[in-house]
Amino acid sequence: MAKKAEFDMNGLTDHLAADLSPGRGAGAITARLRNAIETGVYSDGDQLPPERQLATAFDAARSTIRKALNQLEKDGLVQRRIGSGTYVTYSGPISEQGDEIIDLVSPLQLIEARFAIEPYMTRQAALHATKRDLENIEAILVRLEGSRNDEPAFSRWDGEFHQQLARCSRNPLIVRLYQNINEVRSHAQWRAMRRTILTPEQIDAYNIQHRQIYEALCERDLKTGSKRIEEHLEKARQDLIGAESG
Amino acid sequence: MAKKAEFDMNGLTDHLAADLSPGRGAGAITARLRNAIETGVYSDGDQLPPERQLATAFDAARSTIRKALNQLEKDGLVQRRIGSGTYVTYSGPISEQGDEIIDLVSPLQLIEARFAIEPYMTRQAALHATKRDLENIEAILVRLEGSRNDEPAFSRWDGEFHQQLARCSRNPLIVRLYQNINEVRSHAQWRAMRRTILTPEQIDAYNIQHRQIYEALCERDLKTGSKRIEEHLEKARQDLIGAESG
DNA sequence: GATAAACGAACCAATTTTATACCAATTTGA
DNA sequence: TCAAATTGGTATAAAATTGGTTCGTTTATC
Repeated sequence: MAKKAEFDMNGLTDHLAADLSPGRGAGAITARLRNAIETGVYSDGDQLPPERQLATAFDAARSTIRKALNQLEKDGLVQRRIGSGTYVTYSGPISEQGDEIIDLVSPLQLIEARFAIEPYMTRQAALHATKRDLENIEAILVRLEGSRNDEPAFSRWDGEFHQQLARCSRNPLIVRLYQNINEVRSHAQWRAMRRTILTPEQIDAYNIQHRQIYEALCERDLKTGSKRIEEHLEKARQDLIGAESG
Repeated sequence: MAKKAEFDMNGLTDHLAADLSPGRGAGAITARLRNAIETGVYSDGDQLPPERQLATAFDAARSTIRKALNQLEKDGLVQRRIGSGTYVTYSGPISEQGDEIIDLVSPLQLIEARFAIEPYMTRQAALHATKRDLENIEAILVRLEGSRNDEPAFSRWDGEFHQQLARCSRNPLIVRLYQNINEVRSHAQWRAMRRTILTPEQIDAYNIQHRQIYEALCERDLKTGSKRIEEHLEKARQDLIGAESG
């Protein structure tokens, strides 16, 4: 294919074969590939060039490349899928230093903070939301309801829903405050917990509440809106407590 | 086929296909589009080129482009509307957006934001404040009451009083949120206004409310505490409106 | 010369990409 | 106001790509 030649000319794989004569066996190729991965030439999730292309780049037979890749796969640095490709599964030994605040907040404290701000925020949203704002929320609701069996997607769009609620308040300071909430919220710390809590049934239940909140907004019903967001948060709190004790 | 992108010098999408991206398939296209969005080639609200045009620009089938766009949509960087187009919904990393928040917030919006958070915050404070916390507040109250004729000092200690309330909640996230409030609050923008509002008599009135809030905390009276902070904020709001109209 | 490694080609299985065609919603312009 | 053009959404089958496997040959090393 013409494209392949193009990539080779531009050095897609040149850097791998560039360093001179560190040996010519499968073991040497393993070492060079490992080095490329560990030094970040290929990062986590990246797709390696196809075996046939690596063979050309290393000037080796494909079977030799495969031996090298077998070793890398055995070592857990790489994962292969028939028909798709070979992918890096290696996140460097980089110690991730927490964003201070995130490591200090417990899930319950997060809920409490949301209790502090979201009810009033929702009142303001019901007061100030434009037609366009409501359309955006409607679009997010559709996404949410389509994420019944996709917990990560639900979490993402759930965050977006509440953030949009904040925007509806038309108060930049409130938006800013909720960004802080979402920053903590979206952090990976509680991913495992969410997975146990957010069953498809629970997602359904949350989505019913989401839509009820939306409807209160459409009707400019401040009181109902804030009441329903409190119920929403209360359910979240109860689910959290249940998950911790169960 | 592969030459199409190279010769498409006139297209709007040329810059996208121009950079040599060592990638094949939908994943690579996703990465390149994401990069284009995150580096501001396409800004928030911009419309992306139509899928068919992207296909020719990237020298890929439309379905491949769609896979890439699906991923971007899933990641919330982009939003699509049938018959209309694909639009960027991404306003830079949260950390970068808005030290100019201060300039976007009106005094009334500041009060509203405080209404959102302070009543619940005060409830939490009444629940969690330690003896040491209360002693700190008492000390601040003394300073406040000694600032009857010193408006700048009063403003400073007033901010400290409410910040200490936040700390009493023993919730680092709430403390963080209130730091954002105080950031805006302490800004020089409204200095002149404060000078007109904060007469010695007004300062006395505010200090009476401060001490009442403190007493409610000492008695662990959540309801009264939150009621009094609402009265406190309501007075601030009325004084503000009075100053603006008068 | 014997042995093990590397080579090279052919083929299989799973996946992805491509190429079309048509539908649905929106936008555009007469 | 209405029809054409534009744009995203969906479906399908053929082609290309990619990892997995087998087998006979070549090369290097002892």
